[in-house]
Amino acid sequence: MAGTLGAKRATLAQVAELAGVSVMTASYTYNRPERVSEQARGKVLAAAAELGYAGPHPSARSLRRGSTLALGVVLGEHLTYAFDDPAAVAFMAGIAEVCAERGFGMTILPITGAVEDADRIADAAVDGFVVWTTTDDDPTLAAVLATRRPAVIHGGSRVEGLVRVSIDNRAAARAVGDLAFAGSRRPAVVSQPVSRDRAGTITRGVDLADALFPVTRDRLAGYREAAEETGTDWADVVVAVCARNDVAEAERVATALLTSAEPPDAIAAMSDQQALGVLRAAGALGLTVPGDLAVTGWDDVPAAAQAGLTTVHQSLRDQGATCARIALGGRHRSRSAPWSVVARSSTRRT
Amino acid sequence: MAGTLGAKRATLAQVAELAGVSVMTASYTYNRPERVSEQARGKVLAAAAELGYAGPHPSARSLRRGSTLALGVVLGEHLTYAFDDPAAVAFMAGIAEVCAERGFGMTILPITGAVEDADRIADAAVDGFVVWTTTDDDPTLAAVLATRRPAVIHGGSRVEGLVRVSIDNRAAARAVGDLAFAGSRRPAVVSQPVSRDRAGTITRGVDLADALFPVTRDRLAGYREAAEETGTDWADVVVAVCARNDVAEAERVATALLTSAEPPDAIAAMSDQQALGVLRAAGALGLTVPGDLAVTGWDDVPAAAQAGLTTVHQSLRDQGATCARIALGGRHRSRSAPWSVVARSSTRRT
DNA sequence: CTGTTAGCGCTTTCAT
DNA sequence: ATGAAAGCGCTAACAG
Repeated sequence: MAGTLGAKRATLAQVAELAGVSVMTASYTYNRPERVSEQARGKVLAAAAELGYAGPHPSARSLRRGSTLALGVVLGEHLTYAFDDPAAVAFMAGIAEVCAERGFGMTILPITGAVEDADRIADAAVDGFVVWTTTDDDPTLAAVLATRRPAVIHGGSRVEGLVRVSIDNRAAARAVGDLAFAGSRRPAVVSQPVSRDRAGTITRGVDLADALFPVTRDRLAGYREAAEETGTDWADVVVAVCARNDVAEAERVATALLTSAEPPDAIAAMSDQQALGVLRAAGALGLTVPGDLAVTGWDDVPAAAQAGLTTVHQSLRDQGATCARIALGGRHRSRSAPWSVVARSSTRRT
Repeated sequence: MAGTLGAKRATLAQVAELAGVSVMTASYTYNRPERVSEQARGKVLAAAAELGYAGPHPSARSLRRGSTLALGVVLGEHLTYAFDDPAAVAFMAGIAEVCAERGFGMTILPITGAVEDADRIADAAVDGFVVWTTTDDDPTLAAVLATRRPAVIHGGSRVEGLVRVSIDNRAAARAVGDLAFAGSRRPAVVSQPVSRDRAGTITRGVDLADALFPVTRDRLAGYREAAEETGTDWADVVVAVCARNDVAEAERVATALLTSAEPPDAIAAMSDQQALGVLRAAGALGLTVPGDLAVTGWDDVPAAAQAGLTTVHQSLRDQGATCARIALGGRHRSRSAPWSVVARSSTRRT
């Protein structure tokens, strides 16, 4: 329960008293054992054992020390997302790697969408933050910024004062879009949310200026270029916006698209999860891939290779590690991360 | 970097001074806004803005408050394991769910195997701990216990003073082993580590008393019963111990087993990851499943269903949630979690 | 090697 | 509605 840390712990002063030494000797016993005589050390440890002293109080210590030895991780989405989404998991693993290497803990902060989220960020005992993709106007960003602690944002927004680590989403979308839409006459996009409220819609020629989610915006811009390259007007390209990044929703949306009056013959998705949902929908409808439908994903998670999915490869793990290193290490430059397109069997040969 | 939190932050006292109010008024402005006049509030906020005051210092606050609003998670393994292993991920997701619900952060502590691990556990600013499977003698357990904070251990060890959440591993192993070994004449086991150093060995009739890892020990005991049920002497059952819980190593080990002079016709593994490796090995050798080889896994991760793997189903997610609830909520009873055997196509019909 | 002094930054009394 | 005092538990900085 919440109060346990402060409950009836013995204090260093009590230990010192019982041991018959000064508080500092007791403190040294824990922090600088070499500066304490064998004898004093023994007395302190004995006293500690007798009182059930659990060691220096962590909060008191970090107050004194001025650092917490923990890195905060903020997911724009609900907390469990971190573990449910494979791309997020890879990103987290990269952060974890760096934290482990430096002896830092990694504190995942609970984001629920409620107003208190900001308070929790402010109150988190961490030395810096890594923030995972959000909208430009995410309240979370303001909260992180307000802490004035070093912070790195992944992917999304360009925020004054926050270092940013990301791939060039527009260029990558353009590149994978070229494959997705090659020889297509009716290209479509299955998109991640464009803004906080505009989910679950199917429209044509989405206005890019409307897209609050920068990652989505950049990718749409790339897909647009790719579509126009094939001679299709962006105003004719159907964009289906999913609320969540999961297989099931994408499958539903894709089924709707593919059974409509003018079914697309190519779908560029924004995640492998979504693309897998599209493939499933196509399979259920008896469509051949890439014959009837070309499909592309994003991230190159392990399942993408198994499914023969053409996709954008990026190492979210490396990006996570980079974010953590910057947040902990005080570098100050934003970095553009590497990416590549992996052509597999879900797209038409060009 | 480590020192940033304590760097040159403005303090509440400075803000109060600049605002021309007492420190308490400034404090109330942040914690009990309703007790402060509109005017005072305005002055404080203005002063804060001018000084770039980032809000109350988290460590100072939790020192005062006596709680940190964070739950510590200790993985007996290397930190990144938490994100690399699907079973661990499910477990973590359950913890995350409960933390989010209560507004707690979740701090994953870096375990590297070095001696400092214990210090980091002691020094972690968390109100309680959840520990993920280890050996009985894991130094990590002693460190957690020494903090005297509420702690829950998952799966493995029975430790005096730590609440334990687990399924009945012996019973479950017995049940799935019955399926694995049905009609088998040469049953074998692909095992997780038996003890800290005994990895990568292939032996017959492992002495259960040797097994320091309680989860492994219990499962071996169950498999033993199942093997003996079919009339096979435990001393004849080959047990291959893998160092790591991954597909690749299991595949290697299984290949060795299956190409030996007396290849097994049934393999009970200790995780789905391992079982998938075994299936891969069988496939590569042109063996039919379950005709030539019956295989069972453990955990029932999503990939198990896809592979038609007979396995033990348990909800690691629920178990994670239960652990977190106990660690945060002060319940005191160990709990036996539910499990079931899911019969699929990788075992012979009985 | 050991001890004294002086806070780290904040908030809980208990006044006013 | 506001404030003064006291101290949460610990350790850096200096003596001795």
